Amino acid sequence: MQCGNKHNWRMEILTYGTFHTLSHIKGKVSEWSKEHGSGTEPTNCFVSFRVSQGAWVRIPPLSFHVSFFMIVRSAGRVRCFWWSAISRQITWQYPPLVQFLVSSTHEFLSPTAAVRISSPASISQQTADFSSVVCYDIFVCPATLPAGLEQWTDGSKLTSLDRSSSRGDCALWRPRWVVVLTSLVSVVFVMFFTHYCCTLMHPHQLVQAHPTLMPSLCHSSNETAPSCASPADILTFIDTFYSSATLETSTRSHTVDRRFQEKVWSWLTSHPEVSVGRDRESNHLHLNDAERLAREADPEHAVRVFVSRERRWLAVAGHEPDETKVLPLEFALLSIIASHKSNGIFQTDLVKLSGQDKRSVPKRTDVLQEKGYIEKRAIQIKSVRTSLCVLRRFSKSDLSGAATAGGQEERLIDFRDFNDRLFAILREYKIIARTDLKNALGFADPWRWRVLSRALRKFERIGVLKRVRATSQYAHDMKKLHPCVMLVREPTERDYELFHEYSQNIYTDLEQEDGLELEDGAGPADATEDFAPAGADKAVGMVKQEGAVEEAGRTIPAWSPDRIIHNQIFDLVDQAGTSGITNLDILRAGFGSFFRRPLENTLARLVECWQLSQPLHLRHLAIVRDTALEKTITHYIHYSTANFQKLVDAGEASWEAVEFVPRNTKAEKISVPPIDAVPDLDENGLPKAVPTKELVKNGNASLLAGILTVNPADYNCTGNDPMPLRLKDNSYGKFSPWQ
DNA sequence: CGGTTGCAGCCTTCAGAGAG
DNA sequence: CTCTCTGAAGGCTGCAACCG
Repeated sequence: MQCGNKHNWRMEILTYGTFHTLSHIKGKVSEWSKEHGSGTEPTNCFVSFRVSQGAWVRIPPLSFHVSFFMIVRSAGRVRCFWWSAISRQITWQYPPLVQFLVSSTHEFLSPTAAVRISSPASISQQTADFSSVVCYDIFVCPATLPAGLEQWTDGSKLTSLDRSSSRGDCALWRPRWVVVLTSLVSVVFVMFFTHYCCTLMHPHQLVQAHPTLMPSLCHSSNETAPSCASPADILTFIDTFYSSATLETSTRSHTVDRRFQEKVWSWLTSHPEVSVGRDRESNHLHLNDAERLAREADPEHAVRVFVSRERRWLAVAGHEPDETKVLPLEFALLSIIASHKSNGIFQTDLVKLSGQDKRSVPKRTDVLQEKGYIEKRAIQIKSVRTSLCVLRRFSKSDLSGAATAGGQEERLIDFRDFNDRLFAILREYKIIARTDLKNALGFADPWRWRVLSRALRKFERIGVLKRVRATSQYAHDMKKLHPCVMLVREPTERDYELFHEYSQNIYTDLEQEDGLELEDGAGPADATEDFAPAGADKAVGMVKQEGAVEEAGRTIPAWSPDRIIHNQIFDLVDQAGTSGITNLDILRAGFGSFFRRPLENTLARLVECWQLSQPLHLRHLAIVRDTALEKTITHYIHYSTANFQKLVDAGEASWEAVEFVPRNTKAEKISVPPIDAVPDLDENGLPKAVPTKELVKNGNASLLAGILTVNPADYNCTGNDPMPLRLKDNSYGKFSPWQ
């Protein structure tokens, strides 16, 4: 890399080590111009940026020809971005922003070749980190001005100064050409153009850079011949692009007349990667001729515009062709998705258009999303829960485009938007009546209400919110409880993922509650009441500390047929910690109300004499029952011994309160180990006193002896099972299936 | 020969519509 | 309200082709 040529722009002087304000750089440029005189052309140049502590970035001369650079300092972090049209490399430290910048170059097709960043709001939507970025609006670089150009896109007339600058004068930093608004502290936005910039882009570079035309070109609506477009299609693309650009920027408009269309056509056809007809055989055609041929020829031989494979990859995937990054079938899907631009495409339609196997398409779109090429958003249209796939470059926050395009906005729910609104409401109210929530979301109709109900239940299972019943703030005297939704905690990304993905655990029992939810107030809490005739118990167990809120949602019982019930009970009690757990809570959390009597019976046996229920060395697995008073109603609270010990240590409980007291003469005869009994253990932690008389051969038996004693009828030995080998002396030796 | 990829069959789940 | 049917999505699995 050469440098040091006296004609070079010593940009590095400007930027080494520190960041400069625009006025500072202007001053430096002015000094340089005085020293060297304007009009001198740099032969080599490079720029070094110090982008962060100890990191230098050097831009090779070639890729610097038409580039823009910017340094953004935001939230204490500094990043550098640059984009080079000639090397067609987008290099970034922060992909979304650069992607955004490139897709925001709406005016690349304009003769004035302005690069524009539309609004700070768009930036913050794209990059959360850059929410404080307020840099905008325009930097303009005069092209080798097209002949006949009389005015700029904003309607102002060209001046002689404009014309002279376009011939190479360094008018770059005039306010006319560079308008950069910087906020005072949060950002320094600096753009550098070399003198080469003043010669601006060759038309083909403009076309390359165009965010809309290339995908449009790459995917015409002609399904029989994808990746090509008719001349009429091209004109449609141009019209569409400029009409949408006008909508977005009401302050400026651009006249797309025939002359302009012809100009774009000439740019296109001179682009080396655009082929009109096969092998560029018709690139020489004027727009009029191409249109005439397209009209006259039969459909199979009509003039069509193709782009190269490389160009398609760049437009669609954003990088050079690389089938290790995007597999061929994935690229086919990506191409279709890209052709639908910001509207996106429903996955169901994607299956039809691609012709690929319906079971393979979801997997591929998932992969594409993982790789960052597309955005896949869960939506519900009519009865179908599916996904909307949008090329990442075109993704935006609202679905209005897709909804309108589909003409089914009344039957489309975007779950991301829905979740945002739902949690915004819950954050505001913390607890809200289900009917109010329904109205706030505008989900009054049965279909949406059903969707909302399911979503609430899903989120409840995830643990983000809770369905409860609460008294109204306007009815202090009336104790009527209303079904409500309460925010438990802020949802995380993982929670949203769980919400979107299918999960057996989450969906279990959802169907049991379907239908019940649709009638307000007929929730599962009412069902619980049916099984809990002892109203006293229910009140104790369900009232929360707020006093006015009851649990209304249903907890999935943790019962598993593969686990011993006593172990499950202990786990539930132990998990309750030092707060303890009541009969009813164990029932709800573990088994379901149908198991009430058996559970209470089992619990009573476990705790009646907890000092005996476990042998001394396993006493940490015992359950202690304490008695509590709620108003005038007594109820049991259970703790694991370890947790109860913590309470004792904290002076909040005493062992004497739970000590076993014999109530009858029979019980008096049992020898109960005292509370502070210490087990007599050997070095392995096993009790020294082994009750030998219950064991086979007094506890000194082989595995085989044990098996033979049990003699399981359904145990079949396989070749992989260890086998005891009977030795000659009738003892047993090492096992081996093959010996 | 093992890993990767694409495809197809079979299955379950979800959600809505419609009949009884 | 319940049941059945339908369409869509997607998980699991096995098979075949391809490649290094």
